[in-house]
Amino acid sequence: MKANDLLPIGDLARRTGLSVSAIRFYEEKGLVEPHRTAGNQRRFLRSDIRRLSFILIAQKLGLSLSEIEEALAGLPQGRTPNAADWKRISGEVKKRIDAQIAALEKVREDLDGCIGCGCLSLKKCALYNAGDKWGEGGSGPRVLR
Amino acid sequence: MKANDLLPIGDLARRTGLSVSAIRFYEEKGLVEPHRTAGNQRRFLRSDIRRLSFILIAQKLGLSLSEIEEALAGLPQGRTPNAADWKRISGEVKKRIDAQIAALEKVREDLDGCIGCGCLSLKKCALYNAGDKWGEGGSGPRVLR
DNA sequence: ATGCAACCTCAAGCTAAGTTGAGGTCAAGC
DNA sequence: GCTTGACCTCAACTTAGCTTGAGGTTGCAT
Repeated sequence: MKANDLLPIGDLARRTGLSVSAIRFYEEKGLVEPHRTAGNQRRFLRSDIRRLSFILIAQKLGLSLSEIEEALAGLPQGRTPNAADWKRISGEVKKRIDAQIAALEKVREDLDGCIGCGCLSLKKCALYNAGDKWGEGGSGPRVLR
Repeated sequence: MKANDLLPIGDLARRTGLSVSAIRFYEEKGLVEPHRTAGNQRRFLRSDIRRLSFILIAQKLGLSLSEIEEALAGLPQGRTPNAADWKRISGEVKKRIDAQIAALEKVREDLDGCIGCGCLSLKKCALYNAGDKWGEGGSGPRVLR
């Protein structure tokens, strides 16, 4: 192994498929903390490739960056998230997915009922009322997440 | 029935649970087209209560406002969406829901595999690659929808 | 005929997850 | 030792779906 295993941001971008600007953005959000050269350029550890991959995957599973940050908080910078970490974090993720699927299945059911009745009677419609339960926590009516 | 069945925006807001500002916003987006009084105040038809309820429900099912506008395009202003309309539109919606559930189920499956392996090996991980298929169509990595 | 709640417009702000651009610096090869 | 591509910062812009605020007008009840 070479002594100087530090990667400039462009290399990291190429390795992860992320854009350079996205990586800088993640740094700003505290998701990675690269070293700097004397000339102020970022130098990343090899393990950051994994760290960023992890972020990508978690994101695809529907976690927001701040949730990912939280999940990652236990991992020291410079350590690759290992199987145990992954297990811990993915357990959380699995719960969310299950909940999402359950919610969608309920909608589908209600929708079947509504197709029959075509009621759209607000306050009575099962769909509408079901919606209210998950439509919380944001500004105004929101999309299923 | 009273001759003048026109509702001011506040009444409509109360009836639908929407905020006044949201209704104005929807008008701006072309989703409702109220009449105006001589003094420039909005006056809505009773049928707009249903129209807005419809928007709310469609939104909860994951349609964007522009998609809803499209769906609503066939309905003349002033006519309540009836059972046939609802059937037509909800058919579309059902397809989306099925697709969403299928996608989530696939993720859950992959996740189960990954919990075992803990690999996180980018480019090889089923999860990562599965993600790529739906991560399209936006800027940067995106959330499951 | 007057008081005041409800209405009006327009502009700016919010969140998420970045991108884009301007203007400037660094580092590596020739 | 100079050129060139990769890097730097900072600010502004993007989309969606609204909210908030300022400053002004309307319309209904008394």
